Order: sequence, then structure tokens, then C-alpha cells
Amino acid sequence: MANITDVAKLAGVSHQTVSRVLNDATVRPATKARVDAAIRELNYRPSSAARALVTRKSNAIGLIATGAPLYGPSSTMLAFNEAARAAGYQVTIASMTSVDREAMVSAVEVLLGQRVEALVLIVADVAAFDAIAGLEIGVPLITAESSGREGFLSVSIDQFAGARLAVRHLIELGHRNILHVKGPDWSVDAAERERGWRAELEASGLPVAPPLVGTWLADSGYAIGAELTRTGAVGVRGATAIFSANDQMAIGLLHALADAGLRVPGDASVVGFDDIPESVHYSPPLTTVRQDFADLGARMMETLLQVLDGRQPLEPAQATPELILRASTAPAIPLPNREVNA
Amino acid sequence: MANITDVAKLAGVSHQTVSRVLNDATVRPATKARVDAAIRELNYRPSSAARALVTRKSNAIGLIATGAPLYGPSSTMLAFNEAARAAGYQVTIASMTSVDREAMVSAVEVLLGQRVEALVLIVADVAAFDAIAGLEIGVPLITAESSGREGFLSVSIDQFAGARLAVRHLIELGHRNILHVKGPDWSVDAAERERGWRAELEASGLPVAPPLVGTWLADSGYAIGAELTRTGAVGVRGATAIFSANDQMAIGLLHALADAGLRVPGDASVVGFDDIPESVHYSPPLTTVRQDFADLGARMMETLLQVLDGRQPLEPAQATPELILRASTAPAIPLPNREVNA
DNA sequence: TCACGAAATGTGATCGATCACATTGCATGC
DNA sequence: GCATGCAATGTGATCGATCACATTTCGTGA
Repeated sequence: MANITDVAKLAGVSHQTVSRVLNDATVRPATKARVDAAIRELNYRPSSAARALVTRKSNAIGLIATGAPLYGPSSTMLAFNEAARAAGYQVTIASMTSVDREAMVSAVEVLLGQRVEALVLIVADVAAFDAIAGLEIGVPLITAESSGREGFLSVSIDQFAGARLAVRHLIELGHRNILHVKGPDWSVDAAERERGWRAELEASGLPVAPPLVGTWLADSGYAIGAELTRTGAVGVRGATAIFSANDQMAIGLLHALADAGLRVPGDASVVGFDDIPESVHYSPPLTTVRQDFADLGARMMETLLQVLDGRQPLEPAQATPELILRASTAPAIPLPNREVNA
Repeated sequence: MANITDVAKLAGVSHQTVSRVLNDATVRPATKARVDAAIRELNYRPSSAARALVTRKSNAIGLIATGAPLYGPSSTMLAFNEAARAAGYQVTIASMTSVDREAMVSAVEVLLGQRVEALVLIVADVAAFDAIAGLEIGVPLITAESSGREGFLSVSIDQFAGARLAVRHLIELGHRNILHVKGPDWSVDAAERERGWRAELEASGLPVAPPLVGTWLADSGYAIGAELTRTGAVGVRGATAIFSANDQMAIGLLHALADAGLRVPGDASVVGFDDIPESVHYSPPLTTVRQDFADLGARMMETLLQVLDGRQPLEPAQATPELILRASTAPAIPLPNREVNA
């Protein structure tokens, strides 16, 4: 592949003049035209490695992605990448299946070797935080999570508030026994949603049963739902509402409830979280909490730009999610004997 | 950040010796220990830019992702990235919302500036092919698509065979009027699935109605389903089966059919494509065609490695997808008057 | 003890861009 | 006609690694 000297020779100018053409410095139109022609003829593209070496700016951002191809992380990642591109940054990804400390360290190591100017952590995983906290990374790290830890930049959607919205809606419908199907224990977002559920129940003086821990995947929602119906924990003599920490587990729940002959929302109301594009087509359509992941990704990049420009990042305005009402929730039917059994 | 000379000075050796330690050349254990200590003390990480400059190997692969965060592409991307990491390659992404020629050119331009050793195109988009075909990229390009074009490496899952499996299953159940909800016109995979549907119908001498074009998203499946039930094109006097080009559109279809009071599979059978984790929890659980995206991503990297090593890539063994039978398909009930109306 | 070859280490050039600074070209004013 | 100033262009150093080659160190056998 041609280099800047080849271009200069062909155009009959010095390499510096070619550099000026590349960087929009003042060059006489006639000269610029000759250089441009040479560039096209040689199919020349400046080497970003050489450029990064001397300017000490890589224009690259490292993105650490973990785990499964879930809707939220994937959306955030794409949106972030889009925003980064618009700002003139390249994104290099380091994905990992398991989130042990070793994998995290090696991912960070490789990215820092690339002299990325910042790190982005897409999945808020408590292990990931601990792993990174022990490293001297020397560049800003931004994450999409809710419980602002010291030392990390964070842009987030208010999971706590979202969960409260969902649970309050159920309480307002008259539900008094509201279960929670939680995301995995390692997830910061799952913890926040649980906290919101718990806070809202406690604020209303309602009982708080231990949350049921799932995997984010529909299968776990189904397994939990099957167990709940088997033991009768949900339905006529049990809970009349379930708040699921994401839509995928909610569809598993709906399936299990249907299998057990329970009607939604007749026998139990179900609320999800995320508003994935399919949730409006669930059977029944799912009441859920909408998160704007595209906006999240864009805001992450915005905040990052502020820090990279040496400005203090603005107060991390947490976006508030929105409750989307659909057919999976309905008023609880007050049964005279429920109070006794609860 | 420290460089190799700083480390050399601190360890009391030459920069070349440090380089040897980094590259596992022969260094006396005592010397190596001193160098390692200096590296740790300075928190030194070799600059991949400087390394790339002199070795003329970037160890980077450019990945071009387009469009929405769909399950298949996301899974493939993660799997590919994982495989690349295992092989010692970094992946740089260039995503784009629209797939016009200009966006594609600029994405390729940026990646080639990074001196990526290969390009990976995740979403097989006919416009993407045309856009890239016009560029002299000078590095191997691999794509996950089915209809092998000249000049592109391709690893794929046999969409054509998968579609035939699905349609043959419907035919064997006695269905004679089988509609197809197709993916977007720009999608190579969508075209292959349509071709499979068409081939199987023609092989059995069954009528081929024009396919209904969706967007891959559930909403489009719902809209198509609503229109089909409104006009009576599906149901008692119309089609008794629908082959949807992906699972998301299938859930939209199921929703629309349920809204119209049609039972699945009683009044119409539905088959999807992809086997996303939720499809077993649809109502009813969806018969679908399973694709192993993780395997696809890994095989893409494998093929790429062969080419990068100068070997001829092995015959691109197309993986064959697998039909997953679930409750959304059942034998057609032969109606005496159906033949007349068909 | 010394020569010898292999192992270990050091020296200077190099990759391809930008930066800092030097030089040339050209129009303007006196 | 010539000094002046600005615009345009050129020259050499630089970034941080590896490569090619030179040199030193070390262990071994005569």
C-alpha cells in the first residue's frame, strides 16, 4: 500500500504538502488538485497507526461487551457506536463470554495497548467493576449503570424509578401481593430494579416476599413461573401480580401461567421491563417499562466527549423510563378471604 | 504513559532487550525478571500503533454492522468477536444506520485507514455488496450470506435448505396453501428463504402466492397478519399455513391471528425462522428453524484465518439448519370445498 | 590459559505520519 | 528597485516499537 512519500513523489511536492492536503491546511488549489489526483491514483489512505504515534491521539474508544446478545446491551452498543462515529472516534470491541477477573484484565490490557482514549463498559456487572477497580487504567471509564460508584463515569436510565413506576401501577390496581422475578445477582441493573420494587412495596406497607432470581432469559421466567403455579404461590390464594425484571423473562412467565390454566390478567397481572419490540405482541400484550437505549448510548458518548475535552461532565441527568400500559395488567379482584391467607 | 525506553532505563538494559522480553525471545531469567519488574512498576503497555507501524501487521479486523439490533446479527457478531480474540485479533466496528453507498464507503475508508487485515460484513445486504464491490479494498472480505458472489469469501448457514425444511413440514402436514411473510427486499437471507419456500412449493406442484414483505420486526408481522385476516386470505377459505422468515415477525402474526379469532394451529399453522430463545414460549410455542449463530461466527473467523495464512479456504461447508417442531403447526383439516376455492 | 562458538545483549535504521522550523515565492508599498 | 510581510512549500526530527546486524558475555574443551 502506498504511503505519503509515494503520493508526494507522484504529485511532485513534499510529503509535508501532502500532509497539509490531508489535514485541510492552506495549500494552493492547483497544488491540492495534483495531490488529490495522486491520492486517488495510488488508492492511498493515511495510516492511522503512524498518525496516532506522532499525535499521541488514537481517536479510538474501547468497548467491553460481556455475555449474551440481549436486546438492551446490543441496542446500547449500536447506539454508542453510532454516536462515536459521528464524533470521529473508532470503537474497538473486546467481548468476553465469562466475566472472571482474568478475562476482564486481559480485555482491558489489549484495549489500553491500543491506546484507546476511554473505556466503555456496556453490561453493568458487579464483577466487572471489581475487576476494573483494581487496574490502573489511566483513561476515563464510562458505564451504563445506575448506582454511581466513585471513580466511574456513568450515564444511566433510572432503573429504580422505573421499577417503582411498574410496582406503583400494580398497587394502584389494587394488588397487594406482588412478586418479583429478578435478574441475575451479578447485575447492577437487576439490583436497582429489585430495590425499586422493594421500596415501593414498603412505602405502601405491603409484604415483601424474597425475589425469584432468573437469568434474563425467557427459559428462566418459565421455570420460575412453573414453580410458582405448582406451589400455588401465584393465583387465587397467592400473589395476584408479578413484576418481571425484563420482558424476556415475562414471556416465560406468561407461558407458564397459561400452561397452568391461569389467565393474565384475570388471575394474575404481569409487568415487564425494557419494552422490547416484541412485547406488544405477547399474549396478552405486556405492560412494561420502556427504556430508550438508543438515547442512552448517545448520552454516554456525549458525556465522554465532555470529559475528553477536559470539561467537567454535566450533572449526569438520569433519564426516567416510561410505563407502557397494555393488557397484561388489570385491577385485582378483591376476594374476601384473601386478607386471611396473605 | 511509559514507553519501551523508560522501561529499558529503569531495568538497566537496552530497549531491544525489553522488546525481547515482550516477544518471548531468549533473555536470561535474571534479566527478564528485572525487565518484568520495571514493566510492572511503570504500568507499561506496548503501543500497538508503533508495533503495527514497523511490523506492517495491525492484528485488527474491521467489522461492518448495519441496521437494527436483531438477534441473529448480534449473536453472530459476538461469536465472531470471541473467535477473533482467541486468534489474537482485535475487532474494530463500523456501524451504520442507513446502508447507502456513501455511508458504506466512509465506513470502509475508516477501517482501511486502520490497516485492518480483513473486513467482515455481518448483515448481508445487497446494497452493501454493490457498495463494496466498487471499492478496491485490497484485503479479504468475508460475509455471512448464502448466495456466494464472486470475490467475497462467505461462510453461511443454508437458508435455502432451512426454508425448504420448514415448508416441506407444512406440506407433509397436508397444507396446500402456504403463504410466506418475507424479510426486507434488501436482505440476501430473506431472498434465500423465499427461494426455498418457492422451490418446495413448486416441487410439490402447489400454488405460489406473492410473498408478503415485512421488516424483520414483529410489528410488520402483525400488520401483515391483520391485513390477511381482514381480507380472509388466511383461515377457513384461504391459506392454512404461513411460513414467516423470522421468529419476530411470526409473533406478530400470531398476535394478529389471535386478534381475529383464528386459532393456531387449529385454523392456521405458523412456522418461524431462527429459533430465538423466546420462541419456545410464544403462544403457542413456535415451530421454527434453528440456526447456530455462534457456530457461524466462529466459522467465519476460521475461514478468515485460513485466508490470512495464505492457505486456500476449505470448501465453504454450509451448515444446515434444523427444524424444531412445536405446537404452532398441526395437520391441515381437509375441507371438501377448499379445492374449489384455491 | 586461551580459543571458540553459542547465547545474550546492544546499536542504529526503519515504519509513515505530524510537528517545529526554515526557506521560497509573490504581491504590495514606498 | 527593493525591502517587507504573508502565503505556500520544504527539511529534518520525532513518536515507539521491531528488524538487521554488531558486539559482548559466557561456558566449554584442548
